[in-house]
Amino acid sequence: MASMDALSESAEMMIKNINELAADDKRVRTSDLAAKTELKPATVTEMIQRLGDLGLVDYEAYHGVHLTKQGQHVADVIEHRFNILERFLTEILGVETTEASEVACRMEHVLTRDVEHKLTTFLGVDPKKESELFCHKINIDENDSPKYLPLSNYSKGKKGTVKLIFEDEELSKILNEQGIRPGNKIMLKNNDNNVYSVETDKGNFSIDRKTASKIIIQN
Amino acid sequence: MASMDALSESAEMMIKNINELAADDKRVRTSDLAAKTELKPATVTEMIQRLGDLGLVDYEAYHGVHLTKQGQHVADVIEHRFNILERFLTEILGVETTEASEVACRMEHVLTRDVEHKLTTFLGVDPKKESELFCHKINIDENDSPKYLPLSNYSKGKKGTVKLIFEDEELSKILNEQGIRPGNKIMLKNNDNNVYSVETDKGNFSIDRKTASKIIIQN
DNA sequence: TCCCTAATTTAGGTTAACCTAAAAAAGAGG
DNA sequence: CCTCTTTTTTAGGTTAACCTAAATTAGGGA
Repeated sequence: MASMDALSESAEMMIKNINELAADDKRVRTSDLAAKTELKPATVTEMIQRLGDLGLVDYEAYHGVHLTKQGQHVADVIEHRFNILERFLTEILGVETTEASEVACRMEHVLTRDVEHKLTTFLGVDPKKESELFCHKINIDENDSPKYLPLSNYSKGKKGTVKLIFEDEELSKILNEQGIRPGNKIMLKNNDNNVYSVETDKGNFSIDRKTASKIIIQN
Repeated sequence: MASMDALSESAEMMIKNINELAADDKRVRTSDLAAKTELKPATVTEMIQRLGDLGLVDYEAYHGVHLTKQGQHVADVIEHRFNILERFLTEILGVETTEASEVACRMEHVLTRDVEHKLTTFLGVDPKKESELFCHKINIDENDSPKYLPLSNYSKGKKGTVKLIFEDEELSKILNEQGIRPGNKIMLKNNDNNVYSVETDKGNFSIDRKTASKIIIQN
């Protein structure tokens, strides 16, 4: 049983690609993997044979591969790491999607479980994935929680101090005038459907989720 | 002249270690590098010879290495990337120092210039390094600097996205119901006599000037 | 200066990750 | 059911990054 962190970047990428090509339990063909990974078929064969030896895929010569339970687990972890990294890069740092995707694809292989969890807590629930039905409460484990969170990931009623604002100068100035500036205290009064209502010493106002994600609050 | 991004992780690590061992322009010895990197001396020799071929170090057999101008530049970039990653992991995510250091050491090799810059901006000036408290100069995103204007200053026919609303709760609720909420698109159809007619996805509305001045629109 | 030891390099081996070219198996059409 | 084409595998090569063991060089002490 190959432990997650023992796998090379290449091996992890191969598993990721197998997972992405797997449609309704069908075995994934060597040529499709070769096309997707931009490797030669011979190289793919060699790699999936190694993955087979590690018990991560079920490989049968001339009949493709499919992920084992273990391999599927690795694929799921990688996918989650990719998603949160990509979200961090685009939503928080404002990196364009193409570059964010490329960088996330390199970084996903070096995250530890702990960093993965903390980054997930930092980002909160993906608004695209969040269903209307469960009004999801962000569970913040005291021990595991980062000291800083974007306003977009704050819970209703929580108070904190603005740590920094990562935005362009103009918006920064506007926020500044309204009491959202590093060092000031603010409170998230409500967050409804991607609209965040905050109270500062200057009054109340609402902002959108994207902006809220760039205002980092210290507990 | 090896371009930064063409270097392998191993090569970058070797340069980093040479830099860290370099004291007052003295040449760094193979055995010291072997000890620091936990590689065998023969391996170090092989690597620094390759780095020499790339023009990143000045290598002389039996007399150690020192970084060239180019090599020093690579070392500086890596060091900076490591520092900001480590700061992000510890200060923002709350990862313990040992793990943060290890993860940063793996991630430093996959950052792009753009992500490096954006992360640097995000973190602001290191409070330990710069005594000026919380007076972050926020770096502006050169190319896509959006324009924000209160709705009251918008020109007829112009479309934009609601960025934030300064408000009391009551007003917010009313505007919300009419589709004037952060994140939504609106268009100013007309403004006559201090009455602003806007179109949203919920229909058309008129609002007074005072209210319009509290709605900030982004182009 | 000459020798001895410690440092360094060379020589040669391994593995993973790539490649090309050739061989073999699968599968579709007649 | 037998070709013929396409897919896949095998065989064999390369490079970087590691290794060990052997050869070489540097530099200090008698």
